[in-house]
Amino acid sequence: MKDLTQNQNAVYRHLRTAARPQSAYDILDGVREQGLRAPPQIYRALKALTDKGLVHRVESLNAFIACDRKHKNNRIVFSICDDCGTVEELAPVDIPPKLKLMSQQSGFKTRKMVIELVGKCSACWQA
Amino acid sequence: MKDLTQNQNAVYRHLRTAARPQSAYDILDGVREQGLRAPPQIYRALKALTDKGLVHRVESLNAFIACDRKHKNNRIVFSICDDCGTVEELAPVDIPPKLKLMSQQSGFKTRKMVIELVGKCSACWQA
DNA sequence: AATCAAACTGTTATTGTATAACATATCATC
DNA sequence: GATGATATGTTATACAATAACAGTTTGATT
Repeated sequence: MKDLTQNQNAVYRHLRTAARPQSAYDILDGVREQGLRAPPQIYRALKALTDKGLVHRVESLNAFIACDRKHKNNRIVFSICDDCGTVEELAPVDIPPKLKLMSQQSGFKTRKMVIELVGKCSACWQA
Repeated sequence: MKDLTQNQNAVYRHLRTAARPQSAYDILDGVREQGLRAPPQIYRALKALTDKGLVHRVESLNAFIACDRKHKNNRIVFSICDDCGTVEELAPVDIPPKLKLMSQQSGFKTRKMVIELVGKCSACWQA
């Protein structure tokens, strides 16, 4: 792809083709055939990819997903289905004004904001 | 306290007196003297406490903090300092309208929303 | 070209986080 | 007292992440 090492490429391709968020060990299993054998190789690739914004970590799941969008900002929003584990990345939103005010008053400097909506996707609550 | 088992009480008291978020194993160390010896005891107590809303899990840190507030809703907001690890719970905010619309359009039913602001607390960026 | 430092890669071993599975006990209700 | 539901304790294991070191490649500098 664009300026990635071999290992990063392998991990990125695996994530892009995966239907669901992948744990580091899921990824490891998925790229064994490309010659990656140990966790540090996966975690190093994931770090590089998340730094580039090509991959996001889903905190609630200890898992990772590929990202299509170009983020000018770091305001990531996920919806996470309790039942089936599907994660969608929604468009970034601004920090809510009330929240912005509160954090400013406490002197906090926000570098990034992560929003995770947990609930049921349409497929699951209709079933 | 209020309707808690002995183990839940021990864990809750530990969290309320802790200055920082505590990992499950931090808690285990802190309540050994009360007779708790194994991780499942801690995790079971934590599950009960989070279900009651007395404790929150900080997803970015794999750690837990006690909660004073009464939440009518499940719209938790944390600020997390990169440097010193301090976590503040800010007042709950509504789901941003743009976001609400987006998730509704995709048919997603939100049960709870977690917002984690990551950055630097006033003490740390002034230093 | 030879040298050296910096960055990248691979490997082993270990630490940290969480749960499965089973045993034992407690308590209410019939 | 038998039964079932809930709570508790214990062992062992699975899953997640990183430390520490060795070897390699790269690229700048002499």
